[in-house]
Amino acid sequence: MPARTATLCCTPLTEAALSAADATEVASLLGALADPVRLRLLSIVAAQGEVCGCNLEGPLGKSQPTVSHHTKVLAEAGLITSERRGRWVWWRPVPERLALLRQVLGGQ
Amino acid sequence: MPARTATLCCTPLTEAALSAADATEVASLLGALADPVRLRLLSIVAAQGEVCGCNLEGPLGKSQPTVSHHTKVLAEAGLITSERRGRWVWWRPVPERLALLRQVLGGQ
DNA sequence: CCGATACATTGATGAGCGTCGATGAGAGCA
DNA sequence: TGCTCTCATCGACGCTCATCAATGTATCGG
Repeated sequence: MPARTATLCCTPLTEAALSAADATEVASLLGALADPVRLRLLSIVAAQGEVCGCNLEGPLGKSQPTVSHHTKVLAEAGLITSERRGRWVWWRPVPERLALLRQVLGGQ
Repeated sequence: MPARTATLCCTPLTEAALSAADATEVASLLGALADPVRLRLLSIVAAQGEVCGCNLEGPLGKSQPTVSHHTKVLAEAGLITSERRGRWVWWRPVPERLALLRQVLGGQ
């Protein structure tokens, strides 16, 4: 859960050409979202506000290792955060991270 | 240039869980952007407003077939449009497409 | 026509990724 | 201490994708 230092760049890509470095950083963030399973995972977590990992396998229809893999990718991208409670891991969204993406994509 | 029927879904993924079908559609759109070269390509086109294809190879530092490949991917995603003028192909951004993405990502 | 230029397509190659079974690491309970 | 449950990691498989050389297609100038 290395929170990804991630100041991210960012002038919107509609205003000026991205540098190669910025483009790589933004691309990796977008890549974390460019997967149907991870999009549904994030939407479930964001809609609920807080979700136990044990309640993800079912809705996603994926194996436990696969779900664990996707949560890891989203967490490393800074889009969700984890908190351990006993045997369970609870996941919460990081709205600022999505807002940052919208800004890069030309948000005002 | 099959303009991608693409009404796209879209309730923001922060409000309700995405369906599998919607997630796949959004993921493919995000996938078109989740590449450093395509991000820079789009940023160049968006910043200029209109760019000749012959002026892309240089700034991107990629071979002609590679650039052609990326423009095709972005065009099929509906993010840019092409117009032929003599021997040249001019590329223009499709801002509504980016706006749609921002909306799915939780834009107001 | 003929050569040159801009772009698209093809085919091949190498890297990366999604998936899952098997296994490991921790936490709780009896 | 054992057993169970949740989650993370590992290893392997199959598929997709980015890249480029070679080739094809279309346009313009002479």
